[in-house]
Amino acid sequence: MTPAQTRTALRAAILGGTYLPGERLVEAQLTAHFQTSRSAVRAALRDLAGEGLVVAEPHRGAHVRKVSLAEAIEITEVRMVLEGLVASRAAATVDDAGAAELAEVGGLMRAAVEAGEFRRYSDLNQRLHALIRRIAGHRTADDLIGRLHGQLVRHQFMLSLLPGRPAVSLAQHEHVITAILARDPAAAEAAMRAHIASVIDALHTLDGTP
Amino acid sequence: MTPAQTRTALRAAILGGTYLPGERLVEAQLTAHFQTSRSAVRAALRDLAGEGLVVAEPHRGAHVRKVSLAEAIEITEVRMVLEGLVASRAAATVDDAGAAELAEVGGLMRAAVEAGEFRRYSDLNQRLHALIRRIAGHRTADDLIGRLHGQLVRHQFMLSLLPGRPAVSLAQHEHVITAILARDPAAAEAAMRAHIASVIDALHTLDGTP
DNA sequence: GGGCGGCGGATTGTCAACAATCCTGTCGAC
DNA sequence: GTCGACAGGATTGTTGACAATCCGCCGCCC
Repeated sequence: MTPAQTRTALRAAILGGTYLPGERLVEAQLTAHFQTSRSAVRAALRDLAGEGLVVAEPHRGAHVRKVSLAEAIEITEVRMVLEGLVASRAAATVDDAGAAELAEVGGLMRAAVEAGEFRRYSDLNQRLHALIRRIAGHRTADDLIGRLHGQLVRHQFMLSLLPGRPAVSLAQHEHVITAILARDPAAAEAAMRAHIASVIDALHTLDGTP
Repeated sequence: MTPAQTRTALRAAILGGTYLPGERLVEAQLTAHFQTSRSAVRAALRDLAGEGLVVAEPHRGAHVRKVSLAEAIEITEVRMVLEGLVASRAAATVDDAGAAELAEVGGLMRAAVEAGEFRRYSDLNQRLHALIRRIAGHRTADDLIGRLHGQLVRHQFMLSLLPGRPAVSLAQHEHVITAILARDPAAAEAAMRAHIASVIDALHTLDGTP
């Protein structure tokens, strides 16, 4: 297994929950688990530390980063402005094919909510955000959003369990889609920010001081 | 020299212009230059690749990342929304001591422009942005801004040479300061975004298609 | 009984030699 | 003269052994 594959596999393992936040990542264990070399493991750990998925302290080893609620809120705030930027750019550059796909995803989301298929709605949610990022073609923002998203997998999971979220977020998503279809960058950014702001509000309610 | 020191030194060398964009970074050379071990150099290169300062291709070595104008614009767009977020948070959380320091820096900037001390103005510019980030206390945004800033040192340098910039940016900076002192987050964000948007405009004028 | 010092295992950090890969320049064939 | 194969050197990637560090545990002293 090459170092790049090791990094990918380790990242997938962390994101997939094989290694839980706070869990120690011992080089020897990982070497055995992934059937690779220790140097590859060390390189992978170093890379993932740069991505914020792992924290490594000298002579004390690495462990899966534990993101506090306050950090999760910070990260989501940053995601809010980044996705706002991306939505704005998408509205400015969307072509007819992209517009058609946006409309399609919007319809599917509404259908999923009305049918009560929350899991499907969650998948469509990811597809929508990915589609908007693809339309925007903003590599720099895209990379950062992906990186931040990875740091949040744990909290993302908690959020999706909050009851009633799909209903409120559907309307917000439709606002975003409408604004992009209208080629209105300012409205698209505002709608996307409002959407993610409501996620931040939901995060605050998980706090001791809502 | 420890690996952490090596990383710091290599980063400083790249940011300081010792190694120019596109220049190859040969492990053996760096090892000799920094009087350290090859493993430390390799670790440093890997870290800086994660920061976006270096690009490393397997079996083909590492070189200083060359940021195209289009990428510089993307990066600055992201910086615009991030600094906007930070300015907003600063306006929401600034205390009296921070307000006093903001006012002081604002006064110094005006004085520097009126005296034609552009180098001093540039230093104060950095100090102002750093101060705002300190007041906001937003670690996530702060780290990303720092990282993006590093990728732009070359272009930043070009921009500072554009004639007439200090005069126009002074007014924008004062708007930002005024909004933060007024504890008006929305106004602070808008002012900061307007400021950096004008930098983006300046970047566009460097393009073949202004 | 509590705190201090040090021992031992586990783990990470370092190093040097070796292997694999890539690039360059040269030679030969057509 | 140009194209392709091929060797040589330079450079990166990998490995295994060794050194340094940290942590928990035990015994000792007060």
